[in-house]
Amino acid sequence: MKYIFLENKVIIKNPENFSLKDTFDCGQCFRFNKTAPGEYTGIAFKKPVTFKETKDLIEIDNITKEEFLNKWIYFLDLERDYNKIKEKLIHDDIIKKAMEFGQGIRILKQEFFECVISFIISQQNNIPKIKKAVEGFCTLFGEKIEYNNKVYYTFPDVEKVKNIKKEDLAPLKIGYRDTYIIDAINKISTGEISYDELSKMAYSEAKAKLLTVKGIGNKVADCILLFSLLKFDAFPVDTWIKKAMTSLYNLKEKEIADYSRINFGEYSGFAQQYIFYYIRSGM
DNA sequence: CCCCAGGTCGTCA
DNA sequence: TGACGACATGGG
Repeated sequence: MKYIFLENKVIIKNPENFSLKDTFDCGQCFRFNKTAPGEYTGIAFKKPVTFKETKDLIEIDNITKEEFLNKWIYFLDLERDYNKIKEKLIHDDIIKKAMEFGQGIRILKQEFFECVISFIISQQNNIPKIKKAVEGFCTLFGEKIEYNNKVYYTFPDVEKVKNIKKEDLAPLKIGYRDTYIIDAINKISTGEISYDELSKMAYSEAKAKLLTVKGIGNKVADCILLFSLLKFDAFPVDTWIKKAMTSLYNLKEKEIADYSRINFGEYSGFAQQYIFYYIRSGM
């Protein structure tokens, strides 16, 4: 892929294995939304950004060359060779079809604190409500930013919310998850859980650490490990993946973890996201 | 009033 | 370890 840098704008020429729809609609992130045909808008790194896709290019608006090279290129996982991943993952027709369906998925490297809070909220919840609650969290505690005559709110730093109480979360209507979020904020703000530490650990060690947070269980931990720490041996198993693996692969629930580890190995996270997106589409 | 949603916790065997 | 109900909230 080739990058062209303009005034507050970046153009990606001939994007390969990268499409806006697949990447932003595959369910991995909650703050990027379709705003027009071929256009998605969202916030990361405290900046609202608009992506526009046409035949042979993707344009990113409100972004400098430095921001792109220092942050967004990693956020979008643009430097990874997805052709190689897809070659490694083809051992059956199911994953093959799933990869064709979601050919433009890139696994986003999401900001750690945001990822933790978002996926704690996501448990036993549905996607519209998750998005609403995450936006509400930002509206309550983030910074207001205007962009294209619209108002956006950043995802707050942990410092900004380290003293909040669960009553402060009441407007979000997230029920029992409030105490989970408070515990996560406490452990992250004190440094007991830190991105830098986790990123140096192997998958299982980092997972054990994340599981010490109340409200982070097996599945949420795997989502954080995959979508923020890029630990690709993670294979988050939720209701959709259970549905896919039992119906498409004829597995019992208990067999899913072993199956992914043995068959998808270090590419499990990619496989999971292709399968998740595929089964959710109705196929 | 039922069931479900990108699950997790506490409890009991 | 493993099964199982409870847990907030809102929508179908």
